[in-house]
Amino acid sequence: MPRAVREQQMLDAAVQIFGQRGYMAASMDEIAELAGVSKPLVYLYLNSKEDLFTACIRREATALTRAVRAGVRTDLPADRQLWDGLRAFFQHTAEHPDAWSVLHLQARTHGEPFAAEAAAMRTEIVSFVTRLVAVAAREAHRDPDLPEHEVAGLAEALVGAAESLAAWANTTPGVTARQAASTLMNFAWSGLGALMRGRRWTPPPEGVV
Amino acid sequence: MPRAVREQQMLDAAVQIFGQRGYMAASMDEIAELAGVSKPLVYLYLNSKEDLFTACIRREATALTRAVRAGVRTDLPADRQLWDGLRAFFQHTAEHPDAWSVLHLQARTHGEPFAAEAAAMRTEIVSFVTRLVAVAAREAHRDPDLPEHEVAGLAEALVGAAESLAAWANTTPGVTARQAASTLMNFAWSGLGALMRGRRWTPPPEGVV
Amino acid sequence: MPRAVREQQMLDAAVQIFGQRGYMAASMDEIAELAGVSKPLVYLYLNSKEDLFTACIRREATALTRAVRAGVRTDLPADRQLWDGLRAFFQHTAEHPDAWSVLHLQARTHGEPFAAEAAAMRTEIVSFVTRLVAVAAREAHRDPDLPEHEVAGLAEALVGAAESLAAWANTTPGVTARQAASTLMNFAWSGLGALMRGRRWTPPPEGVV
Amino acid sequence: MPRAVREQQMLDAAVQIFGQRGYMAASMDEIAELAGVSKPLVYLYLNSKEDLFTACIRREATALTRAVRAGVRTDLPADRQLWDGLRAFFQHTAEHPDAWSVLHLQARTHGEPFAAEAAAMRTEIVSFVTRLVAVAAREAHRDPDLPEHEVAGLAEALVGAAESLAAWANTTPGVTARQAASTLMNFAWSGLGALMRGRRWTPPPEGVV
DNA sequence: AATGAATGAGTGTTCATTCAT
DNA sequence: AATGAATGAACACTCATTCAT
Repeated sequence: MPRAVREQQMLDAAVQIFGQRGYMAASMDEIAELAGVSKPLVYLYLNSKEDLFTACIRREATALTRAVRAGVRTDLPADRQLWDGLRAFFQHTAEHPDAWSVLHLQARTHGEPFAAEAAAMRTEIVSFVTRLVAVAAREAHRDPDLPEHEVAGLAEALVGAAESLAAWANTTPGVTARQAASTLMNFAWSGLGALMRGRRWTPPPEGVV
Repeated sequence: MPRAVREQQMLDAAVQIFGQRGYMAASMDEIAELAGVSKPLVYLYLNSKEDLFTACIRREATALTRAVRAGVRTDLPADRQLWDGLRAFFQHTAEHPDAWSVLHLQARTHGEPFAAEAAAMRTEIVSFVTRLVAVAAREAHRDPDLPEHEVAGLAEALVGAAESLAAWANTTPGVTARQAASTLMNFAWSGLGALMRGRRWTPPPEGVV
Repeated sequence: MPRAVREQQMLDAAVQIFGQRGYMAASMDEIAELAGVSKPLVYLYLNSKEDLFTACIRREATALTRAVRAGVRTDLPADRQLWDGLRAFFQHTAEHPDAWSVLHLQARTHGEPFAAEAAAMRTEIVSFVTRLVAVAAREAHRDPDLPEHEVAGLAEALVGAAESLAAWANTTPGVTARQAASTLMNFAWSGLGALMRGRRWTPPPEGVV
Repeated sequence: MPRAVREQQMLDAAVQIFGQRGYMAASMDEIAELAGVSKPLVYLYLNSKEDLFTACIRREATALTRAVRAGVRTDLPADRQLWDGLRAFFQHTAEHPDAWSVLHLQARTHGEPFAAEAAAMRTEIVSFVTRLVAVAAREAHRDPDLPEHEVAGLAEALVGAAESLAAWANTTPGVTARQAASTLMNFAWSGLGALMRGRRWTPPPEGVV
């Protein structure tokens, strides 16, 4: 059996085990057994547990970003892009829960090198959303001086909300990924629109609390 | 030294080690040493590593919800309650990063029993936000039939956004916790208000993508 | 059982196993079993296989040099000192063959850190012999300008001869350690005496061979 | 490429790796890679790691004894034979340090079968020296009853001294192999001569120490 | 109330060795 | 004649956990 195929089988098994057990509780023995190969072969092809985990993160990060990108047509209006991106994101995470666990939980929980790997992917998604928010602001013609760090914060908030809703939709019976996407899209687009029209909420002066 | 005090010292040490090293990489040896007691004493008081971790989660979950509750006066308007809650949340997580790591990362990453423990706290916070959203809807007199699962989704999204911004504010230079809270509050309140006034975003018909 | 005692038991076992199997072929399992303790205890007390090996080398090097020193009275004439030193050396190596294997074979064969440890002991013995040769030269009043590096070379040769004879005496039936010492002493003292009296052997001019 | 040539390449690589890493730390992978062939080919030609190591020892033992024999003309006087043999020995070991490491360190350190192989070569060299010592005794016409085991011991001592000096000359700056040979030759020949003339050193009675 | 001493069970990792081709 | 693919067996090392005191 050619090496490339075997390697993908190993990564499949590793993502599953890492996603379900967690990085540290996952044993190379179990991964090898699930992949149907001997442990030395896993080491021959993937070097070490750390390298194997990194390979999992990279593969699944690429798969997720690719799925989102594939769902979005950049020639459509910003709202449509955001909607399509959300749909693709919710769908992919729902279809690959172990991969999502690896990216969203495990990678962030086990030290800098792995967290950085997952952060790179997240940064890419946040950049995508940041661009959409900026485009929406431009389309609204209203608030040209929306401060840069506020745009960044909005993108962060949107991504965080999506991550949270992905888990919620996956675990709450009676809630589909589409409904979750719809709820978030409604909320986000309304909020962005209102912000663009200058409707701001004024916090009370510091120290009053 | 009375048992209750010793126990708190042990929990302090455990939260710090668990938060920094992660649940599995944390060793009972290190925790006992940091607490300044012998390992058998840790076992005598807290039974096992799992129980110790559970105790950490419970204590920190209680501390966080208490901090948020303490920051909110339920006799004030909903927007003010949300603002105050966000401020308290951002402040507490910024001041107790190890505790936040335990609740937000470690507890969710290492199996059902722990995840459930952290989820209970999160549910409480989500309930609080849910109530605020409902109150806001009532105050707006406009959309009495905002579906229940949409309200729940909005609360989920808000909490997720807050979690995401907490990490962002803590790691991005030049962004204060207050700015993050402000950005989120603006966005959320505008979005909620617009939603209440019936401004919805209509998704394109399924299958077009 | 107190720690110090256990540690010596472990070192006893380790010297035996290292001496018989060699550093790499020795397994920590076997050492622990021979010492009558569990493997983790060996690690608790001696840290690692490398540290355990180093501890063996150090202990046995100290024991050997101590034995030689204890056999020699520095207020006696040089010939008597050399004789007593040789006797002590042959006796100690014959009585502790595993320790001698560790010092003479294993330590030199498995990398710099260990070799350096054993070399330090050997250097000490060579220095002792060097001093004796120098004293002998002074006592002979004859050859004050015996070049320094020749004295060093003689000491090296003597120590090498002793090492070689130690193994020979231990493995050749019918040859006692005392006889070996006697042979070497005769040879060495005659050679030194002749050298001191200026009897030199002239090598043929270079290139003739 | 003919088998015989390939085999020598493998042995070249093996001697280098065994000499530098040691028998156990040497890996068949590294040897095969250095030899520029695949691992199965090494097994096809040389059967096993043990057989490969034995082949290395045998080849290098033969090479060393051949070099010494080639340096000696048995029709010359005994002193000249000894001198020439020493020169050849020092030169060969200096020029093939990995081979010398294999013979002098590795082979003796890793179990009977290998040690016996190296001991056979050493025995041959010791025999050669023994013969020279006996010839020297005969030439001196003085001490016909030099006991046999003393002659053997002298030869052992001489060979040990040479081995020791070989290492010393190779690692001490400012000392050439020729100087080392000269020092040893001077010492040995003077000592032998004195012994032959009956100058003996009388040990003090036992038990006095 | 508190601990020094001790371990069973399991981990990641390596390596000599063998087939099928 | 030569190899890519694969493995069984073993090893160093760690850790949660428990006695005896």
